[in-house]
Amino acid sequence: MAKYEEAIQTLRHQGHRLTPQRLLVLSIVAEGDGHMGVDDVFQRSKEAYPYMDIATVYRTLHLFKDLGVVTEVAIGDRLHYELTDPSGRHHHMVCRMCNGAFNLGPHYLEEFRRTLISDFSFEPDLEHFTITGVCADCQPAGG
Amino acid sequence: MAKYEEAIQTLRHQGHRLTPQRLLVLSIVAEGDGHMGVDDVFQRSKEAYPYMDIATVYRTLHLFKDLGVVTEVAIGDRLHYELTDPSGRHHHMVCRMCNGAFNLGPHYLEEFRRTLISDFSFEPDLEHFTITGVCADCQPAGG
DNA sequence: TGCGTAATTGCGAACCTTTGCAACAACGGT
DNA sequence: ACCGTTGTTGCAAAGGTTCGCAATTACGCA
Repeated sequence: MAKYEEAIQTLRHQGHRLTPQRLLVLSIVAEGDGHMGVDDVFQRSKEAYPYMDIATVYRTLHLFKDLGVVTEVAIGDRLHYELTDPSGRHHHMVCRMCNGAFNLGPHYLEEFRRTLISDFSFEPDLEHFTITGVCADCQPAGG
Repeated sequence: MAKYEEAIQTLRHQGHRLTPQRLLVLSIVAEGDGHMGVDDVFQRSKEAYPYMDIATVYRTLHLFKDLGVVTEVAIGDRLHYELTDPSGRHHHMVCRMCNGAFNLGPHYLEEFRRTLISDFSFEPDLEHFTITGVCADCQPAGG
């Protein structure tokens, strides 16, 4: 699995250690079906390694997020994680009614990004970017 | 203070009670200098009313947020609150290095909003919208 | 391959936020 | 002005998340 290997290289190159716990969390997120909650990752980790600690899961996910190998998505009021896809970056739209998460292609935000940089010299983290709103299915009828 | 009075009307009209605690929290947020953290609000509340409970502060701020009278801004990993300004809505850019918060005029997102609606029928909550990134001062030198 | 160094883990404790529940109080009707 | 209803509060306890620290372990180097 290419993304998985790439993520490992990223860890190495930045001087972080490849511990079994990190590899485990990484593989769980990589094989997970989309956006996984912290506790999902923790429960699955414990199946493979019963001594896994929830603090380690938090620290590992935060590290991965800072390195950019996973992407953090706020769903409801909990954070979820998915493996970052370097070839097909996308953003998220999360419906506040049904908590459904939809993907949004990267080009939708490119122009916005350029504007922020030129007007404010503000470099936005658009990788970690989620838009809350109401999806088509949950909108009140009458339109 | 107009916004303060408006907020009280909103509470009334939606059938919520005007308790001293709510009025206190509202006035603190209204007079606060920008984005206030939960604990800021709590500490100031206790000065006026020593029995104030932190749970009440949380519940009150959440209520106000749902009613739209305050706006929630994520700064660092904590939520902050400010009185919603109905005449001059703005968004936020928060620097992940220095945690500085900058305002962004509403027109920057109007086009983006229209695109999401027409392409996906997704109605974004752009009122509660924060962009994380790195501000001009915190960007690595070399440009 | 074995050693030393420094990052990382696991544990406990602390912190932040939410929730359940009995007592209280705001509001509408009288 | 008083009463009853029902939303709200304060407290305490339960999550969820982070932090400090000693023990452990990955990694670079001999």
